[in-house]
Amino acid sequence: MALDLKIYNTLSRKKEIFTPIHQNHVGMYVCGPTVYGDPHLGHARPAITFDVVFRYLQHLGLKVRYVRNITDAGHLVDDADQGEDKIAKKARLEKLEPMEVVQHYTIKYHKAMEALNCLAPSIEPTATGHIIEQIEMVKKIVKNGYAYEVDGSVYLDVNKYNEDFPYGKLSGRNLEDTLENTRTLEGQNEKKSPVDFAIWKKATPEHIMRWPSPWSDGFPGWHLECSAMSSKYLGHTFDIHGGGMDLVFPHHEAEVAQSNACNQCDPAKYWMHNNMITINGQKMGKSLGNFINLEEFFSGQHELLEKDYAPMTVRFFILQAHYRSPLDFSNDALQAAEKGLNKLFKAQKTLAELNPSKDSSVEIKPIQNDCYHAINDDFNTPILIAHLFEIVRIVNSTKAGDERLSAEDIDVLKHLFTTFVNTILGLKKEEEKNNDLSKEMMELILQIRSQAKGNKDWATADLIRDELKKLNIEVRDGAEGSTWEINN
RNA sequence: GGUUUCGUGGCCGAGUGGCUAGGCAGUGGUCUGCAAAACCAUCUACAGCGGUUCGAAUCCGCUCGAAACCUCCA
Repeated sequence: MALDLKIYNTLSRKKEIFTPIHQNHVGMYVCGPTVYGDPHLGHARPAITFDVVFRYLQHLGLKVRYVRNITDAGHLVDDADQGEDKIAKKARLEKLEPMEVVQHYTIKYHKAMEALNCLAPSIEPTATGHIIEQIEMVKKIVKNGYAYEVDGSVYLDVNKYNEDFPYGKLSGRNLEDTLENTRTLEGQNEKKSPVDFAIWKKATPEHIMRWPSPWSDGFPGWHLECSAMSSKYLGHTFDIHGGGMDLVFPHHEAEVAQSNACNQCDPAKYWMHNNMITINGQKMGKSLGNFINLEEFFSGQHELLEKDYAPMTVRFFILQAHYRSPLDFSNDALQAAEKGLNKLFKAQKTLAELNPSKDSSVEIKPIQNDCYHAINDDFNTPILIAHLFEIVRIVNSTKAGDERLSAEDIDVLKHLFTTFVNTILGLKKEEEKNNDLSKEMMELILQIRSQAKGNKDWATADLIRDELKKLNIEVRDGAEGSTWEINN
């Protein structure tokens, strides 16, 4: 099956034509959140990026199995010398009832994703639900001779592995450089080499989350869950592996090593990595303490936020940048996105009410091709959006009488809008809250105003308009009477 | 220090050898009782210095600046 879709593959550092391994089927694995904190803007980016990938592949008629994990084990490491801040307290609470914390933040994550209109993945496996699979994988890697046990912990022997497989091919490192630049950390003297990484770790007495294994009561290594779960649900080699750029090394590099050490093949054919969201030019992240929760965005309750931003504004803001470019947060940018999105939605409404002409004064076909060309070029959503604004201009010009559109072309544009804006980009207009009664009341008010206008009673007409404006209801006088709209 | 990436107009953000990206903001106009919206027109650019080329924001080199990774992180 020949697709026109090109995807930038981190493995080759090039755009490649996308060809599914199995005809008409696509397996996609994306690294999900570690559920020990509120979902923030940084989580929104990969979720939205790969949501668009998921949506577009489905639009192309492919059957996609989209797996996104929930990491609920492996992050309970002690940090020495922590102060009595909220985060430290929260960490202590996690230790008391880890699954309670997991449940709490998993629900919050799901709620935020739903608000952002991200489709649920096909499968959402958890690390704790796949301990057996992970132990089996460790066994196999040990049996294949690429791992060794020291005092109940099992480490992947990177030097041994590197004799048979190139270690570092995903992140573009070679082993010598990595060796030179790996910092020596406390508690790593068990390892043969600093580049080795744990695939099973013996639990210290205070470590609550632990499982029995042939080596010790312990827990799986940080990188193993993704390898175990992706191969279980998608096979030894699947089509697309996604995640944030910060995961390329060591996380994804380790996954490549684990898969090869276990199954003698790479886990994925195409590796896609989204760039980071920055705040004042710096990565937005938990460790830096400069992140803004999604809930805070939606409510406007954060010192850095000038106002609240609707989930769709956040989504559009993210889609206006290419997923491989860094994106800097600012109120100005968010507000620009908000206005732009509004314009897009307004045009969609205008399009639905357009009066067709006998023929069209503009050609529609090229725009349709441009839209597909943009999304096919490594999911270039900013270019796609630029083309959609070209349609906005045509629609508004037609409404203003400067262009003409045939009924047929109007239908094409309607379909184009629905396909790209709603289905592929996943942008949906917030439900209008007003009910039939308030609609009828509005009609009545506008009727009275229209009468006042007929009598040239501008004072009354303006009073009605100004007072409604205070209620965030905007009245616009057009050639064919007045329209109204609720602004949020 | 090593690896990688990047520096675009007032702001955000595409493009990557010759052709207007787009959004937001600004200015002038059309429309309107006045507005708003919309439309038309229009102003601010490719970090700096060299080189390659008929031609460079785009390729190469250097300088300056920034970021990510190298340690859990989307």
